[in-house]
Amino acid sequence: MIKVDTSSFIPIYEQIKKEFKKEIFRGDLKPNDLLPSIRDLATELLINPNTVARAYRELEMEGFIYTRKGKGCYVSDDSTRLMKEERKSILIQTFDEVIEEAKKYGLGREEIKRLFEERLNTPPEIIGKGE
Amino acid sequence: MIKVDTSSFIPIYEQIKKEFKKEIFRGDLKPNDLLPSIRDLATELLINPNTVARAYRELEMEGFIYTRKGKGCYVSDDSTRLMKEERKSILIQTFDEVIEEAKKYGLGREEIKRLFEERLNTPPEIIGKGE
DNA sequence: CTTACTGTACTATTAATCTAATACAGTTCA
DNA sequence: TGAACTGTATTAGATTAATAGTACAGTAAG
Repeated sequence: MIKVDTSSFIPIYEQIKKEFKKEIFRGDLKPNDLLPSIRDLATELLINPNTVARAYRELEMEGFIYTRKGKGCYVSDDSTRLMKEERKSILIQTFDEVIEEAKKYGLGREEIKRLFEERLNTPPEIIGKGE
Repeated sequence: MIKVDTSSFIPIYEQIKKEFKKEIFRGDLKPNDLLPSIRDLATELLINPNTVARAYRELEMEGFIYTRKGKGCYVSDDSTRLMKEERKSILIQTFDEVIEEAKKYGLGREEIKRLFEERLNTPPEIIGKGE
C-alpha cells in the first residue's frame, strides 16, 4: 500500500515514482504486472489524477513501465535491470548523505556508528515516539 | 562556509536555517555571535536577499537568533539549549528514515549494517564518484 | 549631517506543484 | 451498440518558492 506525505517538500509525483521503484526492486511488482489505474490510485491517495498521471508518465519515460491506452500501465521487462542499476547509487547516496549530515552535527565516526546501530536495533514500535 | 543546493526539492531558506542550526550545535556559532548580513550572504550564495531574510526571520521566530535593526542578527543566549533539544530528534529521525528507506529496498538488518559501515569507512575523496 | 552600512516591508513577476473540470481515444464485455 | 473501464490532453486556478526592485528605518563612523 503506497503512502504519500502531502506536507513533505518532496513533490507527490516524486514520492509515487520512488514507491513503485522500490516495489519493483523488491519483486513485489514483476515485469508485465499491472499497476493500479491512475484514477484508482488518485482516489486511494486522496490526490488529483493528474499527479498520478505525471508519475506514471515519468516512470514510462525512464523505462520502468509501459502503457497500453485503454488497458493500463504495466511493469516493463527490463525494469528489474534498471532498478539494479539505480538501487546501488540510490542507497549509497542516501547513506552518504546521512553520514555527511551527522558529521556536520559534530559527530565522530564512532559516535555515528553507535547511534546508527542503536536505531537499527530499535524495535519499530518505539520509532517516532518523540524521544 | 554555507552551501545551498538550488536543484534540491528542499527550499533554499530551509537549507540556510539547517546550516546555521548545525553551526550553532557544533559551537562554531556561539551566543551573541554576529551572523553574516542578509545582503552579504545573499551575494555569497548567489541568491535573493529576500530568501536569506526569510531564513533569518524564521530562525528568530524559533528563538535561535535575535535581531537588532541597523546592526545585524545575533545568536541568542538559549540557542545552545534549543539545539540540544532539536539535535537529538533531528539525527534520530534522519537515521530512522534512512533505515526505513533501506528496508523498503528489501535490505535486511545485516545488509543495512554492512552497507552503512562500508560507506562510513569510505574516504571522502571517493564519495559521489558515481559508483 | 552625510555616508554606508544594518534589518524590514512591499509590490510585481516567474516557475513549479497541485487541483479541478472536461473532453477524447482505446479496450473490454454484455 | 453501449456502458464502463483504461490512458491522454487541455485549460484554468490556487499556492508556494524565489527573484527583482524599491523604499523605509535604525546604527555607526567620518
